[in-house]
Amino acid sequence: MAATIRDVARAAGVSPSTVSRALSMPDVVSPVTRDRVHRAAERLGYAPNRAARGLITGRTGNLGLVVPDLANPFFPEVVKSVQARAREADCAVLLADTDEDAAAEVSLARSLVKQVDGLVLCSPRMDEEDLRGVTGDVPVVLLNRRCGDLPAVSFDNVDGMRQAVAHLQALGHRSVAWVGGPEASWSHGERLTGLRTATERAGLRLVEVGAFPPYFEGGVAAADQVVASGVTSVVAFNDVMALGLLSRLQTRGVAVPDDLSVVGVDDIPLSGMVSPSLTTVGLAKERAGRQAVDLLLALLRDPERARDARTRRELAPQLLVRGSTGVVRTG
Amino acid sequence: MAATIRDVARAAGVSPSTVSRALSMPDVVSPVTRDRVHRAAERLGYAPNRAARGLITGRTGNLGLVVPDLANPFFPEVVKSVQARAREADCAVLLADTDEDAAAEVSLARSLVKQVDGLVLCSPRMDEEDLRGVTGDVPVVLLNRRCGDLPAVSFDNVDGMRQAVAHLQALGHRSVAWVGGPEASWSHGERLTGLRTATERAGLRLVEVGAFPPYFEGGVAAADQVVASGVTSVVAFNDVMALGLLSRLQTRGVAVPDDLSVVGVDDIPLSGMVSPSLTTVGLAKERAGRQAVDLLLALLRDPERARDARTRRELAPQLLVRGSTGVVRTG
DNA sequence: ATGAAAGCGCTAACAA
DNA sequence: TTGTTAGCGCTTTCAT
Repeated sequence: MAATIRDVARAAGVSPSTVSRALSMPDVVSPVTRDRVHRAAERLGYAPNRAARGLITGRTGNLGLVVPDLANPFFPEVVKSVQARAREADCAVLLADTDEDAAAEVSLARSLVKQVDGLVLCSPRMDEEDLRGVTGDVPVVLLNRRCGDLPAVSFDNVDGMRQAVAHLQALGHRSVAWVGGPEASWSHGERLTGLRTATERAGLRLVEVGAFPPYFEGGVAAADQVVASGVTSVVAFNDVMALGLLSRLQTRGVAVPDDLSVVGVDDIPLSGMVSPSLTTVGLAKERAGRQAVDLLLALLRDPERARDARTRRELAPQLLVRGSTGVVRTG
Repeated sequence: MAATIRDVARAAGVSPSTVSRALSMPDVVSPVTRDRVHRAAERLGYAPNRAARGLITGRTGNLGLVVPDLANPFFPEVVKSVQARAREADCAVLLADTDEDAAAEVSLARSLVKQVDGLVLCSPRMDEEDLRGVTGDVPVVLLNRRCGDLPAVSFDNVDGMRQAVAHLQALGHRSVAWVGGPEASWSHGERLTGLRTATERAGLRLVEVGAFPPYFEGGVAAADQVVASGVTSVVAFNDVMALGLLSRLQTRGVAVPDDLSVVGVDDIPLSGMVSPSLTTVGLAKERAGRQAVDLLLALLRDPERARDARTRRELAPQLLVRGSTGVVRTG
C-alpha cells in the first residue's frame, strides 16, 4: 500500500494536519518541522491521494479534452499541446473522442464534467444550446469555435481565406471553387463567409461545391465537380479533403498546379510530405492548445473572469505557399 | 451543487446505503424500493461521485494510456480504439504523450499510477527494469512491445517481414535495404531480426542502413544511402519513414516502383493517400487497442491471471500491396 | 505554530 | 431486505 499522510505524520513525529500544511502551505509551518516533514515524506515515497484531496477541496486536478476525431491529423497536434501544457500545470488530461457525433459529444462532455476541474471542447459539433448546457456546470474553453461570449481560442478563418484569395489572385486566377465540408461546423461557416467576401472584393468567380464529409474520400468525391466547373483554382475546407482532391485529380490526369491550383486549410504535417506539396492556410494548433489550457487555468483561479473580453482569443492564420498552387496557365 | 447520495436517500425515504445498493447491486434490494430509489435519483439528476467511491473501493474507474508521440499517425488510431473500448466499459482515459522521451515516460507512468486502475503502455521506450518497476504498482498491459511474461498485445513483426520479403522475392528482387529506426525500440529489433532471417532463407542480399529518427525526415535522410547501395528494393522501419524515402527519391529522380520498390510498416492512413501509394505491412491497430483494454479489464477482475499465458496476445500483420512495389526491372 | 476533531461522498461490515 | 456505523485519505476550522 502507498504511504498516507498519517504514515508521514508518525514518521516525522507531528500531526497529520501539520504534514498537510507543510506540503501545501509551506510558509505557515516552522522551517524546522517543515524540513522534517519533507524528509519523512520523501523517505516514504509519499504522494498525496488526489481523490481524497478532491473530495474536500472540490478540485480533481484533471482537465477534460473532447475532440471530434483523432484520426483527422489536425487533432493529434492539438491534443499533444494541450496535454503538454496541462502537465506543466500538474494536471492530468482525460481524453474523449466523439467520432464526429454531436450527440456522443454532449454525453461525453457531460460525463467528464464530474471528474474534471475544467473542459476544453475542441471543434465541438454540438449546437449552441447544448454547449451552454455543458458550460453551466464547469469552466469550459472552446477551441476552434466561437459561441457568444464563452471563453474561446479560435482562428481568424475570415482572414485566412482573405490570404488564400490574395495569393490566388496574384497568380492570375479569376475563378475559385470551394469544396465544402460539414455545414454544421462553425469553422466551415466562417471559411465560406470569408471566401465569399474575399472573392467578391477581388472580383473572382466563386463556385461552391459540396457538402462533402471532411475526410480524404470527401475530397476524392468532390474533384470531378470541381473540374467540371471550369475553375482554375480550388480551396478545400481542410487539408485532408485537399489531399483527396489531389489524388483524384492525378487519376483524372489533371495536372496540379499547371491545370488547377489547390489550397487546403490546417497545415497538417502530411501536407508538406506529399508531391506536389500542398499550399495551405496554416493554423497554429500547438499555440491554440496551450492557450486554451492557459485560459482554463485562469478561469479556475478566478471564475468571475468568464465574461471578460480577454477570455476570447483569436489566432492569426498564415498562408503557407507550396507546390500545389502556381500561376494560371495562359492560352 | 450536485445531488449526493443522501439527497436521494431523503427523497426516496430510505437510507443512503439502500440507495448505494439499489444503484450498484440492484438485485439485492426489493423491486419496490429499487424503483423508488431509481426514480428519485433520476429526478434529482444524481450521479455518484467517482472520487468518493474510489476512496473506499480503491477503484477510480480510470485507465491510463501512455504513448510516445501522438504526431506519429500510428498512435492516434490506437488511442482512438483504446478510448472507445474503455468508454464502453464506462472507464475514462487519462492520456499522456511522452514525446519519445524514455525518462519522461517513466515519470508520467508513475504519476498516472495513482489515479488509474490500470495502465496501457503503448510502444514504451523505457528499459525493462523501469517497465517492471511500473508494473509492480498497478495492472499494466503492454501494447506493441513484449517484455518477458508481462501482459501484452503485440504484432508478429517477424512474420510481417517474412511476408514483405516473400512479396519482393516474387517480384524478382534479389536485394533489399533496411532503413533502421530507433534501435532501442522493441519492434525495431523484431523487424530487423525477421528481415535478416527472411532474406537469408530467400537468398536475398540485405543492406542495413541507419539508424535514423523514426520521422519523415529520417526517411529523407536515408534515401541517398539506399540508392548508393544499389539495391532494387527497400523496407523502412515504418510508414512515416517510407514516405520520407518516397519524397527524396522523387526529388532525386529515382522512379518508384520502376527503379526501386519501397515497403513500409504500420499502414497509417496516409499510406493509401499518396502517389504512388505505399505497400506496407499492415498492423491491426484498432484491434490491438481494444484487446489491450479487454486484457486490462480482465486483469482488474482477476489479478491472479497476470502470469497466465492468455495475457499475451500476438496479432498477425497483413501485407498490403500497393503502388510502391513492382517487378524488378530486367536489363 | 501546532494539534484535535469534523467531515467531504461514498461503500462495506455488521446488526436488526 | 434494510438501517446503522465506521472509515477510505485528506483538508480545514477551531482550539490551544
